[in-house]
Amino acid sequence: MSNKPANKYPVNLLDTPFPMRGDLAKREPGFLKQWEDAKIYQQLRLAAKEQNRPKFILHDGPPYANGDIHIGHAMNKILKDIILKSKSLSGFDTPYVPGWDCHGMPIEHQIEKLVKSDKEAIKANPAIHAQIVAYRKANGLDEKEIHLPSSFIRELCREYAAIQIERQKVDFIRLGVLADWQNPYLTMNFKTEADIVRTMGKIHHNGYLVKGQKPVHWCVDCGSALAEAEVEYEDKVSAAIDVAFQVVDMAALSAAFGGVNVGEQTASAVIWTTTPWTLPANQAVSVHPEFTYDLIATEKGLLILVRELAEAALKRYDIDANEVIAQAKGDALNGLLLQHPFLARQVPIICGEHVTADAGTGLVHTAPAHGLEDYQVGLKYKLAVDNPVANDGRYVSTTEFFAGETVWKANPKVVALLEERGALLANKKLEHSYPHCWRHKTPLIFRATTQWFIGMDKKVGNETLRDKANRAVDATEFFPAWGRARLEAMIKNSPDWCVSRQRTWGVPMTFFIHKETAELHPRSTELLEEVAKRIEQEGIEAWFKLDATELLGDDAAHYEKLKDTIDVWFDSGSTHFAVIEQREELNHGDANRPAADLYLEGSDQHRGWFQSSLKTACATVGHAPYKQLLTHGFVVDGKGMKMSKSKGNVVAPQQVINQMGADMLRLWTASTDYSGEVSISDEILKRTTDSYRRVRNTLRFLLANLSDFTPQDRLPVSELLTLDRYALVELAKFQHNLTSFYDKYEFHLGVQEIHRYCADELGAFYLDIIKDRLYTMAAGSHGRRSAQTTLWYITQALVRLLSPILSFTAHEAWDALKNEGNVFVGEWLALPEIHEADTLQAAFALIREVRANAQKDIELQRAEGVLGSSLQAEVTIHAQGEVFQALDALGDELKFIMITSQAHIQPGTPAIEVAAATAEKCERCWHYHPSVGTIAAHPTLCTRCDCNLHGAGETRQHA
RNA sequence: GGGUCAGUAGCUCAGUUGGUUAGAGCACCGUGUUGAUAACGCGGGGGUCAUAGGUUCGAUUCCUAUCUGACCCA
Repeated sequence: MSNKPANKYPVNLLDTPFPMRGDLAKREPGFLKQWEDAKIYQQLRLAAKEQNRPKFILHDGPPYANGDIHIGHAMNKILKDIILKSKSLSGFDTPYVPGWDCHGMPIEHQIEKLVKSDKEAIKANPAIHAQIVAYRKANGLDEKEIHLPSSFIRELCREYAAIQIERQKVDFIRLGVLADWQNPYLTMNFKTEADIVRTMGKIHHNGYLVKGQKPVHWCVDCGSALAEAEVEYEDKVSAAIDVAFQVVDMAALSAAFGGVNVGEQTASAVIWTTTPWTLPANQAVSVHPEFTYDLIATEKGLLILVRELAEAALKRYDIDANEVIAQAKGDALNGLLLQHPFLARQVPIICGEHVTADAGTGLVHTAPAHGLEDYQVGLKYKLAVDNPVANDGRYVSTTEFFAGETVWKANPKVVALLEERGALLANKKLEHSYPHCWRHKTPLIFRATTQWFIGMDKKVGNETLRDKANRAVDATEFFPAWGRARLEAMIKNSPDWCVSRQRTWGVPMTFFIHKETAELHPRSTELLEEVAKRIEQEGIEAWFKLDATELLGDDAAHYEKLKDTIDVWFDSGSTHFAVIEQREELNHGDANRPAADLYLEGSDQHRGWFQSSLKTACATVGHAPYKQLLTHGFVVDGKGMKMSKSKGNVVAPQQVINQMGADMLRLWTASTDYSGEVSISDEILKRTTDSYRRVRNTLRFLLANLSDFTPQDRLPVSELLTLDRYALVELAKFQHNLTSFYDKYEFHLGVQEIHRYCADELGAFYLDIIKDRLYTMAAGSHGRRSAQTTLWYITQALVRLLSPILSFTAHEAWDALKNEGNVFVGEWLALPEIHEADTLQAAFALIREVRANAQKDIELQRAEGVLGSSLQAEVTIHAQGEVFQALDALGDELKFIMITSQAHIQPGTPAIEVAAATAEKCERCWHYHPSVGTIAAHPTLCTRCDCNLHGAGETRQHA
């Protein structure tokens, strides 16, 4: 280990090819190559099969095939890998098939950008852009033509996704994740596409698929309904207007307000809205049944306002003189008819719990076509879902005043019209949080359209899907426990799932609908399977190019193919069927249990994949697709702030790997409590490196001192020294602790345990003590072999225990140990049983306490300048009772445990005396011993060393 | 605005049903060793347990509010 000249009296100093510094960034790729060449993943599967291991299925949540992986992806995959490697070492068969989510708008949007010649997009994807150029040329199209056939667009999307997947895959593999990288699952695989379609078919067959008119977030630029996940909230300035709806029947008004005399003047209910353009679709005015409403006499007639907000509202209308002439509860106003401010329509006052008194007037403009709550309250009152706005965001031709106008341009015109009609009481600007399209960043509208839903509250048999989902949540185990509450709350409030989209790059809704009635074909289930078979062969294109007559025959005259595609969340949500059920190695083979043992994703997936998977599974097989759900937080910077390009606090996994190696990223992942947000920063990574070095150097010491030792040299446990047997007890405890942390997925506690073991147990205690035997006793002596036997068990166990986290380092150490095979194949080390383990532990607990006290006393002497190294000290320990017995049992070997030259034990009141040694120091073993100088031939040696070098060697029993 | 969660030494984490001076590792300081040496041993300093109230004989631990941050939703 050092380059110093050899000592006159040699000690057993050994070397190891395991260097102090890992140089991981450079060397890890070589290790990866070895794993690949040795086909470790395949080897594991084969071995598991031979051993008939039980399966543990961790189903991969597919990342979206767009963009390079970021630190969150890396952490997610590393956590999965740690779990699977530890489960495998615990005796499970752990196949892991990584996946990618391939359909959907972000990819379609990328292609769209290329079609529209976006310069940055072209720079990033020149090959695909070249195809677009070539296509236009080959088909005689203008070089700026943006209307290209859907089939061609889908082809490009597919190609784009494939490129992205390869990029991400390289980065994932580099992390050291063991997986079936050659056969991942892609939601765009033909077979998978077919099975997604089949999942939809099953849900229809089970009666959960329903057609509805419903307001949905609609992006005018996309020309499509947007899923919740595609909506972003941003601040927007809107016109906030107060509009008077004149009361039609004054007698009814009087009655509602307890018969008050309402006189000759007009009366109006006043609403407040930030979306003037929705007024043409107004069908009602909602009040809260429990609120108190004032009837107020003003210069602008009688006004109805909620009591709490009346004053603020009147101020807004510049009305000073006013008098409250009557009050009534909201439910008294129910049914009162109002005149629409500019259309020939009378609308009722209705009651709804959604009305608040936070802002506005306490009376809510209700347009079922343009708002979810409006729609829901409208269902109750059977209001018309009359939607005047077309796909492109313009009013349809039959709309009075605004036909052909876009809703945004109509806004000021509505206000002007209201003013003209004397219905406008106030017009202010309001900045508020408003939904925007995630792609276009433009404001969305709410708009009723024909969509397909998975109904949450439709009774099928005795139960709704919501009931089933609730039961499934109950049956699931959550890590951490609060995941249950979160998922529960979401299921409870989850509206019907809108699964239809009007997009190009997506799995089609493969149904035939009647041209007149829009009903699904009565043979849908059967027809769908026919379609699925074709998709299996040719992909989703098989549906788009299908001629309905091929399957329907004469019926084709009455039916047409549904043009919608399926919400991309449904794709990944179906993988418990489309992937787990389909792949033999992932299949537990028991339809009555969840398909997977574990799903593990970021906490955002409670709303996403956890939920979509739960719903599709409940709607198809009636239970959850997972037994356990594990969630991790998001990665934030050192200050706990989320990462963003603009803040410049993004840590890229590729950069960490290239600088410090993947094992550092793995150790960082394992070190943090991932149940909350997870921090990363330069300092944190620096600290991670520090703790890595401690572990690495411990391994280096162990390996070096085993380099002249083979398993054949091992002594039977019964012949080991007392201290060594105790060390094996501590090893067993360590292994037990660590494996239980693995089982509970509490890796950060595991890392602490690893550190404690390496630093406290080994570095500061066991290894420090046995250095004397390792270095100074004869190489093949009993005392030294006893220590090495122990080191062998420690190292063999430690390497396996480290491997789920520090995979590369463990692999390297495995090689240095000259072990056969690979560290990941096999199980935790079977440790020899130690008799009297409890007795040993109890005794050494006492011994170590005394030792710690002695060290403090020695330190005091050292500070005084009385002595330097602890071998320069001689201690006398006074003790009684069991402490005395424990120390006394070690006899003369107590000094080795104390690492002092002398250690005497005397009965009496507990005390420790420390003195500087008066004897000479042995040149070889550094102990201070009276015998030094007594051997004529070797005047600088003690008798112990002389005996170890030239005689029969000393005998050790305890330490 | 609503739901879920977090806030203990510079950093990563412990802290058992509320109970004597709140622990560990790393970092830092001092020191020893020079046979784990860009390593290892020994010792030490460092926290009003986010803030403010409350319950209690007693709260880091229970309750409420506030602040900060994360995810989701509106």
